[in-house]
Amino acid sequence: MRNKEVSKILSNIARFLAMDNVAFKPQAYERAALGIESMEEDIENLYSEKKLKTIPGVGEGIAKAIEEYLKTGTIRIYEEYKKKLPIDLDALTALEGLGAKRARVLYQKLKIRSIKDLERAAKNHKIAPVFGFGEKTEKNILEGIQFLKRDKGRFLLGDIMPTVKDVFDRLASLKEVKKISLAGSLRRMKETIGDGDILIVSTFPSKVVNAFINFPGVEKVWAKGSTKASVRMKEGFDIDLRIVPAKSYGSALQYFTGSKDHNIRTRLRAMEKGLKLNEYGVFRGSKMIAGRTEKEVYSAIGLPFIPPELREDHGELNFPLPSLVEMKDIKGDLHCHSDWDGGSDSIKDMASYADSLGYEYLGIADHTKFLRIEHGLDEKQLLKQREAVKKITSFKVIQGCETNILTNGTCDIKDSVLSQLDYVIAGVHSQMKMTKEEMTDRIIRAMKNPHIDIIAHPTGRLIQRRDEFLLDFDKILRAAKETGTILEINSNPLRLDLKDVNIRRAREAGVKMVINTDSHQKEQMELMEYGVAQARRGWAEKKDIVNTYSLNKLLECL
DNA sequence: GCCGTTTTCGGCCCGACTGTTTTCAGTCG
Repeated sequence: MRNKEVSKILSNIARFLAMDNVAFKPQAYERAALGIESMEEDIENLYSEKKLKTIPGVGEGIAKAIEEYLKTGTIRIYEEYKKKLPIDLDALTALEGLGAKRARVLYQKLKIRSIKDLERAAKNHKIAPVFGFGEKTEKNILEGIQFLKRDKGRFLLGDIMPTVKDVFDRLASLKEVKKISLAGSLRRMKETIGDGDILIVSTFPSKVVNAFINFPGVEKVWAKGSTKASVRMKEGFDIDLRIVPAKSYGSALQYFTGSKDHNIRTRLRAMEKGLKLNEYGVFRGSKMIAGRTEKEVYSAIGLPFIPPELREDHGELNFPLPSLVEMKDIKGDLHCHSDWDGGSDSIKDMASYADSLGYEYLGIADHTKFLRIEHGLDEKQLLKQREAVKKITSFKVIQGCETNILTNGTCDIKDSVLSQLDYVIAGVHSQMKMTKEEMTDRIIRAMKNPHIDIIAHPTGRLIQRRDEFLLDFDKILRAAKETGTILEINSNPLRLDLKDVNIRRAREAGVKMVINTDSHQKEQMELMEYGVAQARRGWAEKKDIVNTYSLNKLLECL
C-alpha cells in the first residue's frame, strides 16, 4: 500500500507550485492528494487496472505523474523543484506566520534551508532588511522558534482545557456576549491541541475584545480587530476569539470547528447540491438558506447533525452515524487507586467522591507487589483489603487490582487470590521495549488467564513522551474477542490509551471497552470526560462500554 | 490540472489581519 507516500508527494508538489505562484494547479494537486489519502483501495491496484482517473481529483496529468512515481520511484517535476529549493519546508512553515512563499524568499536571499539556519539569521539581524520582511517579523520568527522548541507547538487536551474553560466562563458572563461556544480541535476533543478557539455572537464586539485581551493570564496580544482577536496565555498556548453575526453563528461554528478535511467534504457535499457553504451560511445563488444553527446548516446540505468528535473526515458523511456514548451513561469508574497503594485518598473518600459524581459503583484497583515504587499490594494485603471493602456500606465498592503483566506474560499475583477478587485489571509496567512479536505474545498470554478481565492502558503510550509498544494490534483484538477480555480506555490526558483510532478498530472487532480514570486521588475521577470524549471520537456507543452497564450486568461480564 | 444540472471553456473558497508597503502580499483558518 503506497497511498500515503503518493499522497504526500502530490501534496508537496502542490506546495512547490503554490510557491511559484502557479494558479489553480496547487489546489488540483492538493485535492488529488486528499482523494488518494482517504480512499480504501490500493493505488497500485488501481494503476494496474488502469483506473487511476476514477480517483476524485485525478485526471490526465496527475494520473501520468502517479504512473511515473509508481514506475520510477520519483516524479521529474518534483525532483526539479527539490533541486531548485532544497529546504525543509515542513519545518519552516510550521512556524506561525511563515508560509511557503516567504520561506522561498529566505532561501533565495539568505540560503536558509532549515530552522537552524533561520534562527542564526534572525539572531544576526539578517531577516529584517530583506524586502517584505521587517523588525517585527524577525522578532516573531525568533519567538516562534522558541515556542516550537519548547512545546513542539501542541498541548495536551487536559492541560489546555481548564484554562480555556476559565476564559470561556469569563466571556460567557459578559452581558455583551449573546452566544458562545468552543470551536476548533478543542471542541472536537482531539488529544493534542494547537490553540484554543472560542466563537461568540456579540452586540458590542469591541467591548468584548477589549475585555478578552485584558483577562488575567493573557501574556501577549497577537491581533485584535472587530471580528477576531488572538492572545498568548501565560501557559504558553494561544486562544483565538471570533465574533460573528447571529445569523451566521451556526455556519461559523461549523466552519471553525473543522476539521479542515471535514469542512472540505461538507463543502463538496454542498456543491453537489448546487449550494455554497462557507462560514457565513449556506447559499443557493446569492440567497442565504441556512446559517443560524449548526443543525440547520447540516440539514440544508442533506446531513444529520454530526457530533464534533466525529468531524475528522473518517467517513462521517457516509455512514449511518453511531449513537455515541455520553458522560451521563457512565455508571462507575473501575480503575481507581486508594491509599492502600500509592494513592492519596482512602477507599471511603474515593467512594463518597464517586457518589458525588452520581455513579452507581466504584472499582478500586490498586497496584500489586511487583510495582514497589507504587507500594503494590501482595496477596495477603489484597485479601485484607477485601475485608475492608466489604465493610463500606455507604456506597457500592467493588474490589479489583491492577496486576502487572511480567515479561513472560504471567502476572505477579497468584491465581488463587485473583479468583477471589471481583475483577482483575492487568497492565504492562516494565520492559516496554520488546519486539512486536514478544510484546504481542506477552499481552495475549495475560488475556488468556481466565481471571484477567481488563487490560489497562493497552498500548502503553504517553502522549509526546513515550511511543506505543510495538504491537500487532489486530492480533490483540482477535485475542480480546476470543477471551472476552475488555480493553481499557484510560482517561488520563497524558495517556488516552486506547486512542481514538484504536477504539474504533476495537469497536468494529466487537471488543468491549471500559473507560477508566486511573485516579490516584479522588479529584482525578473528573478526568472521565476526556476518556468519554476519546471513546466518542472512536465512534463508541453505550453498548461498547461496560461501565455504562448497571452493576449486575457489569459483574456478569467481569 | 480538474471538472461538468453554470458542462469542453472557464471557474476553481475567501475574508480578516499583520506587517510591510504606500495599496498590497502573505498567512491563517
